Amino acid sequence: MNGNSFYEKVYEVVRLVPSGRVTSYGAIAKYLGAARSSRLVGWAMNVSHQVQPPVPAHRVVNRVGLLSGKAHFEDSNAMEEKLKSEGIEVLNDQIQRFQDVFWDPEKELDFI
DNA sequence: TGAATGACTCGAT
DNA sequence: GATCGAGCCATTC
Repeated sequence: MNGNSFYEKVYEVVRLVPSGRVTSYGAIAKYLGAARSSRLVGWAMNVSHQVQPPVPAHRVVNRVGLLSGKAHFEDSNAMEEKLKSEGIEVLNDQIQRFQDVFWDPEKELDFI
């Protein structure tokens, strides 16, 4: 596993997500040129716990704004609490106003 | 070496 | 409009 792998890029993009915003696995994958490898982003997040600096994985959700990865956090409520503390409305593991807080790397970073 | 798994996504019914 | 199934690709056993 080299440091400049696909994973490192994923972490870098996730760290770019501003507070109060969230992005999706697919958006990250697409930004990295692997639109059909959204599952790999999930795997990257799985390993992100032992990566430094820490990756704000709580800002990454699936395409519908559901906290699909909350079970992988130390506490199941940690993800929701962190999002709420950043001003994101979360109800039933579902992000409210998802389109409003959604952060698209390609769009925000003015890529392409 | 082959088969199974996964924090996803898209298209079809 | 909601639900079901198949596809994708790296990692693990």
